[in-house]
Amino acid sequence: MVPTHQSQVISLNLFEKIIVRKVQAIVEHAEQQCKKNGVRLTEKRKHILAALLHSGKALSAYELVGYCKEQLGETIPAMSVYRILGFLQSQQLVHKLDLVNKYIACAHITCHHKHAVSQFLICKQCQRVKEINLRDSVIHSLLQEVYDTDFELDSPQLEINGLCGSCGKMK
Amino acid sequence: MVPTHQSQVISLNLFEKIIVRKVQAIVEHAEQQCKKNGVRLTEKRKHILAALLHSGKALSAYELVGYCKEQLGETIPAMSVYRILGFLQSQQLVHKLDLVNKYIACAHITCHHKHAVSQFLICKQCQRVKEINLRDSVIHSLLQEVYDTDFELDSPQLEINGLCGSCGKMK
DNA sequence: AGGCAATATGATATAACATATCATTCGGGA
DNA sequence: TCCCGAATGATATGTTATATCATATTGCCT
Repeated sequence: MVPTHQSQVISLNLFEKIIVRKVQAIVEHAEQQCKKNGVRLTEKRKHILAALLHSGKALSAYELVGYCKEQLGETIPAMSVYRILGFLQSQQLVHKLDLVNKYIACAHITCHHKHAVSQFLICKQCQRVKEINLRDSVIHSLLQEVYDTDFELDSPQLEINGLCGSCGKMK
Repeated sequence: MVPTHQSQVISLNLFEKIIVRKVQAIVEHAEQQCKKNGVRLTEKRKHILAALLHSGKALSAYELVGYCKEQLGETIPAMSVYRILGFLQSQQLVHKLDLVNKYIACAHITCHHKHAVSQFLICKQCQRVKEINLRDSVIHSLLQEVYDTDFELDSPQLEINGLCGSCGKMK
C-alpha cells in the first residue's frame, strides 16, 4: 500500500518527534556519564553529539559545521568541531571511522554494561554505518592469528567497506 | 657480537645491493604482467613502484614525490603520483591503506598463483606494514557473520592498527 | 615515414581534511 | 568577587586528494 502524501507528512513528523526525543535522552545520559568522569558535556559538545545522533550516520567535521549552521543556526568554527570530536572520542561517545574520515555517535551510549570494541560496517553507497560486535570466537581467532605473525593489536576495531541491505538490493 | 663500524658499512652496502636487485626483479615481473594485461608500465610508473618496493613501507603520495626527488633526482608532480598510484592499484601492484592514507607495494607481485585479498597489519609506531592472509576459516566466519547482519562485503580487505614485533618489544 | 587516436603526463587551481598556536571567554571553587 | 583552569574563538598553515585543460608520448594504420 502506497501512503498518500498527507499521511507521509504526518508519519514523518511523528517519526521525527520520536527521534528528537530519543536523541535528547541519549544526550542526557551522556551528560551524566561525563559528570561521573569529572568532565563537562558543554552546550557545544551536546550540539555536536546531538547532530551526529540525529543524522543517524557518519559525518565529516565540516559536514557537522554545516549541520549546526543549518539545523541549529549556530556557527561553530571547524577548529572547535575537531576539538569537540576529540573530546567526545576520549569519552567513547563518538568513534572516528578512518576509512572514510568521518565521525559517528557510539551506538551504545545508553548501554550499562561495559561495551566491547566494535566493528563498523560502512555502506559505500549510502554512507550509513552499522556498528556491530562480532562473536568472541571470531575475534579470538583473528587476534590469535595476528599474534602468531608477531604483531600486537591494541584493539580489534575493524572498519569494513560494503553495501548495506537496502543498497545491495537496489543493484 | 657487535660488528665493527667497517663491517657494518660493508654489510649495509651488501644488503642494499641485494635489495636493489630484488626490486629490479619485481619491477620487471610487474612489467611482464602489465604487458599481458594490455597496459603499459611506463618509466614513471616503474619509478613509483620501485620507490615503494625499495622503501619497504607505506608512503604517502607526497612522501613519494620527495622520495623520487631525493633518490632519483626526478621531480614528479603530486598530481602525477596520484594518477600513477591509481594505475598501480588498478593492476593490483599497489594497495592503498585507508587507515593511514598511504600506499604500499603489493607483497605478492611475483607470486604466480592468483592471490587472495589481503589483510594489513599497520605498526603505528614505525609505520611498517605486514600484508598477511588470514586463514580461510577465519575469513569465512567473518564474512558469514557480517552477511547475517544484512550487509554485503565486496572484499575482506582489513586494515588493523597495532605494534609490530620489534616496536612491541621496545615498550 | 607520416599522421592519427589513444594514452600518459604536466601545470594549475581548488577542495577536503586536519593541526598548531595564541587570544579570549566561561565556570566553578577559595 | 577574584582567580585558575578548562573551553572556545580566531587565524594560519599543513596534509591529502581531485578537477580540468594543456602538452607530450606511444602505438598503430596506411
